[in-house]
This record gives sequence, C-alpha cells and structure tokens, in this order.
Amino acid sequence: MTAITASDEIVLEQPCPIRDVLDRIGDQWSLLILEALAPGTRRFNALMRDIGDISKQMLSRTLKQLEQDGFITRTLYPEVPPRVEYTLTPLGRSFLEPMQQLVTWADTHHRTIVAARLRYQAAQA
Amino acid sequence: MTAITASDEIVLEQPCPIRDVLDRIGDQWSLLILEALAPGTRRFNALMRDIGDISKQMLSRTLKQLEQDGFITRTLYPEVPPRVEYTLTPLGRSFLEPMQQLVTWADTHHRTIVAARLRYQAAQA
DNA sequence: TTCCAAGGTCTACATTATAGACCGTGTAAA
DNA sequence: TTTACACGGTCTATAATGTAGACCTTGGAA
Repeated sequence: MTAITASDEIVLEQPCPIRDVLDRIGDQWSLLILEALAPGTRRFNALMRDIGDISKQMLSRTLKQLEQDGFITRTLYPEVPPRVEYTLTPLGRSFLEPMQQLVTWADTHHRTIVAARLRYQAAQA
Repeated sequence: MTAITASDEIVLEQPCPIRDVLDRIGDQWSLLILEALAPGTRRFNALMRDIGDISKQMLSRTLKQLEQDGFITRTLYPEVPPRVEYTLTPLGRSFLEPMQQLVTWADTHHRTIVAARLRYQAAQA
C-alpha cells in the first residue's frame, strides 16, 4: 500500500464486506474497547484505566474510528474540565453478541492454547 | 513495552485469558488466514493467492503463531519443489463457529456501517 | 501564584510491516 | 548447455504504525 491518504480520510468501502469490517475491528484495540463499553457508558480516562496499557493516542484514534463506523457515540459535555462520554449504539450493542461468543470461546479454550504453546516449545528444544 | 525478547520467544501466558487469545487472533491477518483454511487444507502459495495482499513474511510468521497456538498443523512433504500443507486442527475448527458468527454479522451490517461512514463524513464537512 | 483536572493533540522515538532480492533443489524448456 | 521456473521460505532496507510523554485549555481550589 503506497496510497497517499490525508490523515483523516475515510475509506468508505472495500470490495470484500468481511475484510471491510474485520480490518476495522480486527486491530489491536477495537475489540477491547467495545468490550469495555459493554457494561455501559464510559468516559475517556475511565476507558484508559479499564484497558490499562493503551496509549492516549490509540484510544483517541480507535474511538474516533468506532464512532465513524457507527459502533459508538461520543457526547461532549461543555463543562470544565470537559466531560466526554462514549456509549455503544444499537449497532455496537448488536455486535456484542458475536463478540461474546468469541470471548466465551477464548475463555473455554485458553488452557488448550497454553498447552499447545508448551508442546510447541518442547518440540523446538 | 520495553521488554527485551528473543525473536522467537514464546510468551506462554498473559494474565487475562481474553487478552491472551485476542492478542493473537486479533491482528491484521490471523482471522483471514483461519477463514481461508476453513474450506480445507491449503498450501503456502495458495494462501498467498487467497488472501491477496499479505506479504510472505507476515503469512509465514502468522502461520507459525497459529501453529504454535494449536490452531493449525504444518506438514512438510520433502519433495522438490517442497510442498507444505496447512490444516486446521480440531481446536482451529472449533474456533470457526464463533468466527462464523462474526463473519455473518459483518455481512449483515456492512451496509449500515458504510452508511454511518457517509453520515460521519457529511457531518465533518 | 501555582496546581490540578479532563480530554485530547503533537512530537520524537521504538516497534512492526512491506516490498522485493535472494536461496536451494530438481525438472523442463530453449 | 545455459536459462528459467516452481515452492516455501528468509533477509534486508524502507515505510508505516504505535508508544511515551510534553504540552494545551479553562476554571476552581490551595
């Protein structure tokens, strides 16, 4: 990809719908943020604390993308200091269901995966 | 993260099982590769073609990680030119189910997301 | 007068991905 | 005979991306 893109350009659509969606939510942080918003509305710094090791820039950028794609809404209360709340939209909530399946799978098979890593490591030695 | 790691070191386990699993399959390529393997066994270059825009290095590296975590097996046939086949393990196949939910969701809501992008873009202007 | 909060942005640096050359081996075409 | 190609990679230089942390704003409290 050598495409020259303006920093905030929105790529409207990719040929493959699955790629189009997975490219966005299949990154380092999106799923984690959506999961953090599952219990309800959260503020910026609260999300920072929830997730723990995300940088401000990535949280900001990823939230912007999720807003762009209609997963979440951003509400700014013009107070001082400012308050900004992020909430899942109906689309975002609807995504929770397949995601929950994924999380459940992860939880169920976690031990199997760790065991596989051990086996692999042993086989290399 | 300033941890010094040998290039092929295996991180055996992270504190949070969900993070542990999502950090691996929630990258640019893993889901796409697993999807490409869903119909059945595939060879290296076939996967390259299926996915289209993955680099050799990333395909190689991601396959290695998926093998490590027990999602796929790698079988080398000592012919010339060499033949290497990648196949989903039972664990990998079991992952297909929640992933299929995700893919179905993506397919279903794709148009809604594109519409959201358009709205967002209009709102910025 | 100085400090802090929240929610960011900006910049310098570190990490990671990409493109593409290169490798080895055997078969086939020129 | 030399050359070309296939496959499944690895290696290297460069480009893209992520991180840490300084900085910004504005009003209230110490």
